[in-house]
Amino acid sequence: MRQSHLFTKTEKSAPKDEVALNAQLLTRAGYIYKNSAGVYSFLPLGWQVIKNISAIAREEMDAIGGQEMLMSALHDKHYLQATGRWDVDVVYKVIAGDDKEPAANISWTHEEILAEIATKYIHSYKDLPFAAYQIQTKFRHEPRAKSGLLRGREFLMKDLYSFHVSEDDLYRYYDRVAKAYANVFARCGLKAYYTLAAGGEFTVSNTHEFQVESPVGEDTVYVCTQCEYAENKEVSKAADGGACPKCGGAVREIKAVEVGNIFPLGTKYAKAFGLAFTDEKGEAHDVVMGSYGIGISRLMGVIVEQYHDEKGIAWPSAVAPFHAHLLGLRGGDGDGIYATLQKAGVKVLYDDREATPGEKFADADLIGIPWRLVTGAKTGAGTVEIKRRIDSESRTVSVEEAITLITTH
RNA sequence: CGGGCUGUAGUAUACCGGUAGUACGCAUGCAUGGGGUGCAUGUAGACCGGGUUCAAUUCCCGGCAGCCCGACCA
Repeated sequence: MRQSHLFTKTEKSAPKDEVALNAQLLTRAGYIYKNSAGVYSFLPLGWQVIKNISAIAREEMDAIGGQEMLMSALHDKHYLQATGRWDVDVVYKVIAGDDKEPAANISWTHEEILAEIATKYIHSYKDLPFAAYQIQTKFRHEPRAKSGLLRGREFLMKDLYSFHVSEDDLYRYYDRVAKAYANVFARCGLKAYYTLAAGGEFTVSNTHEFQVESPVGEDTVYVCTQCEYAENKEVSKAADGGACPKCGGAVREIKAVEVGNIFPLGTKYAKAFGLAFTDEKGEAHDVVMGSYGIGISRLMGVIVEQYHDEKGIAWPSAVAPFHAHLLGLRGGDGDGIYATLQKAGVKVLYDDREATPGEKFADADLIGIPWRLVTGAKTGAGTVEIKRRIDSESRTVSVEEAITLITTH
């Protein structure tokens, strides 16, 4: 893409109403726009990142048999009334026209919706198990939206729901989802702790969260320095500096951001909607459900919190909006190299703007595309200066060599 | 939802009870051309409502909005 065609621009100063680093950098670089507290629009660059994260989530969900779908966002009140969740305080209720009372709510989660849908198709043990997911906007009236993309009132979520004949079968799938989730976070460049936690509104039993260590995190988690033990402070009996209950190693207290969670739901939702199946002996049973969520837009914020320096963002290549940022300086062959890169299939942002070199360098650092290519009076024909965003030294190579570097790293 | 802070050009900010200044941006021109380049000219502003006052952007009250701390957070 030609940068001169990008309708967004970068800003030198951070908006005064954003303190969170992820919101400051993403706003300055033109990835997001804040429409109101906790509500952001994703601009062209930001949407590219969202699509990349979504693609990773899709691949991993498909790999464990998840069937992608898209559920409604407007929910008649009978759904939440069926499970006693109509009066949960973060639900946005909708009043239509001259109505006095809300008769619907906008989507905050979809257990009820999919449970009801499943009643039409699931009748036999032969129909189970199955799992379906979507990537969709969730609305939750957070009393206090904060930290940029980390706690919003409107956000993108990948939510997966699974349906089983038994608790045993549910837990087998639960473990598969946990592995798939670990893959998603690893591919996004994040180290996520698989953390035992309390379930809150969704379930009575304990659940698991994926927690990424960060000073801006809202959760306190105890992790073992030697094994994989991790527990949320809300359920843990461990203590900072104490012994790990699993291996005896030292336990460390960390601040962390929850990027995903998985819940065994039991039969609560199946009972509410009459979702049952007949087993081999002809006996009826309630379907056992699980639900699993990843905050796609929150993930974008967390990645920025982890991958940045004083000059701007430094995206991991798996989620970067482009792989290469070509800066066309005077005396170089910007148009020619841009065409060559495109032909080679390199996702490239080409800075063809009438701007000073300093401005282009500063913008490249702020936007944070993994590879920076420069063509100008100092580079000879068929060569470019190449540098990774995370490196400080550049070198000059042939365009072909640059393409090889970009496509293999 | 409790507590605190803040609302001034597009952005970031300054001053002031007598109608506002700077920087960046944007526009035009000239110069410049490897780390937000220089000069000139131009452009553009007091959140809303009420009160006090001869006079309010400034002080007071209310609203709205934003941020921070706490509570909450499926």
